[in-house]
Amino acid sequence: MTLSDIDFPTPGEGDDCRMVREILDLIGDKWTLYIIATLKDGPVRFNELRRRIDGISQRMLTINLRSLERDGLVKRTLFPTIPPRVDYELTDVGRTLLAPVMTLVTWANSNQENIKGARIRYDAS
Amino acid sequence: MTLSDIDFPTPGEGDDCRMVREILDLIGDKWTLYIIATLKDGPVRFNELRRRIDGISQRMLTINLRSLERDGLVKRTLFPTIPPRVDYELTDVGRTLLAPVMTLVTWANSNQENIKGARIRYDAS
DNA sequence: CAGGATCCAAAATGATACTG
DNA sequence: CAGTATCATTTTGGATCCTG
Repeated sequence: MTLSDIDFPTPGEGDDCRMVREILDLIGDKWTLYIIATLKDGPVRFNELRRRIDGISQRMLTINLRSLERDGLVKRTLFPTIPPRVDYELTDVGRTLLAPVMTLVTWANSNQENIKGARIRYDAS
Repeated sequence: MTLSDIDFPTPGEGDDCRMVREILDLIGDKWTLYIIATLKDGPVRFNELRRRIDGISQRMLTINLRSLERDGLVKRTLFPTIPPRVDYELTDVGRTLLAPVMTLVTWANSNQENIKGARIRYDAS
């Protein structure tokens, strides 16, 4: 399979064509990848997620979790105790996203020196 | 290879750890993926790119091409004629990004109905 | 504990006009 | 043709305070 086989939809051509872009946006934001990575081994509670994802605000964690839940990638489980407890975990669909994301992360890891060098050369001229 | 093998760097831990995030940001913006996809078959001129990528503004095309050039993923070739002609094409490194991107796009394509349904169900409640 | 609500700063994008 | 410059708008993220 070559890249020529891919039908890259162009933006602004209707809902169907926007979907791929939307899904890529999903993982393109600042925190989603970290959330998915943090959930890879099983359920994690809200504040535990907050602690493990360094630098994320309560607000952004909530917003991103809601978005992932809406897209069916994360499942939210509320235990109506006092104080309340909420577990977040990847759904089966959410788990299938791990592999594609991994290939990108792997590429990023193996090309970072490359890119760092290119930037230095570019900035020098 | 499982996702557990991946070392997801956390943000705010220094330059090295930011790199993967930066590289993912690279393709996470609104247009870069379309630019890369449009360049997959060879050199394309500036205004031809603009025509092929529906909805992109001249400004954003320029900015994103500069960024890709700085990162060594795209090569810019100026022909000093009048009027000037500028060709853009993927570098060898840029071309290696096609495969990882493809796996994500493939995932997005095969899960869009899934996600669309999840959204409808979520919004209904 | 797990958030919702509000306000504000910053970043990304868009629109428009101009130029070698 | 291939940009640059400027301004306006939209989107995104962070800080802070409040609550069942």
